[in-house]
Amino acid sequence: MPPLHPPPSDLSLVSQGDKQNTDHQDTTDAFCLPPAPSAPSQPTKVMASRQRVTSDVSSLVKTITQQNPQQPNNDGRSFAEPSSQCSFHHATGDPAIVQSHEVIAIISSDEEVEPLVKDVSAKNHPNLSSHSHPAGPSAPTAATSSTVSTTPLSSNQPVPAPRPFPRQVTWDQVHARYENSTLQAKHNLYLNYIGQSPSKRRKKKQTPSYETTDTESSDEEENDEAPAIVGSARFTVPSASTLTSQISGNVEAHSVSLAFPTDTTSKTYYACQYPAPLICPNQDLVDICLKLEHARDLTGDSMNALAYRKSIAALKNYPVKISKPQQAWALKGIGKKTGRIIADFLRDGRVQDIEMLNANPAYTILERFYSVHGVGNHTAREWLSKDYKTLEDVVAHEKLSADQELGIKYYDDFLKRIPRSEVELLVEEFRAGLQDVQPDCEYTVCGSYRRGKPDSGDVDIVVTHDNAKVTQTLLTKIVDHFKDQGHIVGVLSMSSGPDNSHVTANSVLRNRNCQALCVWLSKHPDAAKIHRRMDIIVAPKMDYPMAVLGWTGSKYFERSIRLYSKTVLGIKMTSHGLFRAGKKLNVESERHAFKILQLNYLEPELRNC
DNA sequence: AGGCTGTACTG
DNA sequence: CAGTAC
DNA sequence: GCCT
DNA sequence: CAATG
DNA sequence: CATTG
Repeated sequence: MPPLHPPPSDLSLVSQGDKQNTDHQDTTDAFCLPPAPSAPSQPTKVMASRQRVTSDVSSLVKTITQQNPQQPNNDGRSFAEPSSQCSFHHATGDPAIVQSHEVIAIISSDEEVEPLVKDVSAKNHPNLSSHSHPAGPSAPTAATSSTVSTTPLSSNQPVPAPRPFPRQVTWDQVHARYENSTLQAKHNLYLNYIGQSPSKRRKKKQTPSYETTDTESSDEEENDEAPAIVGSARFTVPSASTLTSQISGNVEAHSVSLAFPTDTTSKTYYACQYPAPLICPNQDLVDICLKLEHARDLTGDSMNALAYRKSIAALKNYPVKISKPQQAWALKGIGKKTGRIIADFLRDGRVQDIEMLNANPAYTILERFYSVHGVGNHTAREWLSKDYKTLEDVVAHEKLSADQELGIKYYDDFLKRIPRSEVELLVEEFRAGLQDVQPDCEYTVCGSYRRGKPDSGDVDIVVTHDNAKVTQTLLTKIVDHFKDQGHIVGVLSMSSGPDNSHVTANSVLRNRNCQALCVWLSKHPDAAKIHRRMDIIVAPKMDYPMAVLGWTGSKYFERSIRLYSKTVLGIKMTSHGLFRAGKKLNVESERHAFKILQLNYLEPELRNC
């Protein structure tokens, strides 16, 4: 099972057949294309294969995950050894930010949760726990299939329970959080206090007094009141001067005091309601989930990836360091799987899932393909299934789309992060050129730069101008200008301009803002001679606030706030505006948008969920 | 069981 | 329309 | 994968 | 969550 | 009140 032998070759497009047998073979299968369960044949048609792909993958993933559990923990453990240095904490970089972000916790939760754990590990169902943890060294080999026999104590267990949980922390331990209701109640209290209400509890009634007070009637316009406020915490944000784009001009908070909306009856919570700092106290756990999320993206299981993203959001919203598994388990968005992974990590500092990924050559290859601009998980898996190992292989045999060509041409450059200082330098070049093209423009550097990241993968600039006529043609002018200047050396994709509209009369409504995804080369002497991704967006003045909000991210923040907007308020949110019943709402500013949405304003630096 | 953001460009 | 990107 |  | 046991 | 879909 370790890696090697099974190069993906055998399970190319055609080889579907019996996944059942093969699958248990190794996880690399998960990354390969389709063991099409049903229709084998025709590798020929691209299209045909495509359709099959998605469905197959999901099923594949499913089967794999199912069988995974069946494997006893031991073996996974053993082969994980090679990559002992389990590299979870990749460089978070930028100490400045790390240290500056500090959380003033409201409660010291540790003690309260404490005792519960000990009891659990010590006594509960010794058989399971014992066999799981220390087993690693002793039970290396592949006895896996015969799980039952190996562990005498648990022998009774397997029969009725079809799938024992594979990882180190046993299901019994998971259940432990439900024992000792006293402690649990305290913990819930704590969660309540900071706004993470512990789902369960009463479902109906429970009309807290505060709910009735202000709310409801005044829901429209002003009334910045979000739901009732029960608790609050303070996040100290990285120093304003450094993180705030001078250009965009706004923002200055050093320390933001945030009130958390806390309605214990509300069924869902949305990440957009809570501050999510760049670096959080549980960054190590976040990094683990990030890796898993990425892995799910590669296999095309986007909803799965989303779940991990939700876990990340939950962790980021949690203001104190997690030292006990039940702290994590109690969070919404962290369930069985993620909870166990976290428990594993807390217990012995490593996670089997991660180490399996790291040891999996297919994963590495897939990641290489996937990181080419224009190559998504679908194409990446297809290439992998064709046994390509390197980009050279791909170039030799595949015909690429225009943006993929560029993506490969600048592959190395695009992978390099852009430090803030260089972003500012590029933006200055842009500003100067923009001035020539069109004076009196306004613009904001969005993206991760605006959210305060120490470095960015690209530069996002949203431009506007008071005159709608101007914005209509501005993008083309800008791009042409910088092409002439030699700054833009390639265009990955670009809005077709204001023309189109060959369709019906509604053309007026359409085609609001335009985008150009470009390759930018700085001519500044100080700049590294690295090609950078620069996204230029032009929006009419009316849409500007929403465009800025929409292009600032993070990606999950956008998903969250749009979902919230839709399901809670019935408002459709896009980067062109807010729409209620098809009518566009007037939005004056970013803050105004938050207000309309009845959300506490979050500085861009706190939208890093 | 059903849902998970919403839009735009490319081929 | 599927795939990719933001 | 997780929540409702 | 709603529906079911 | 727990399990199920």
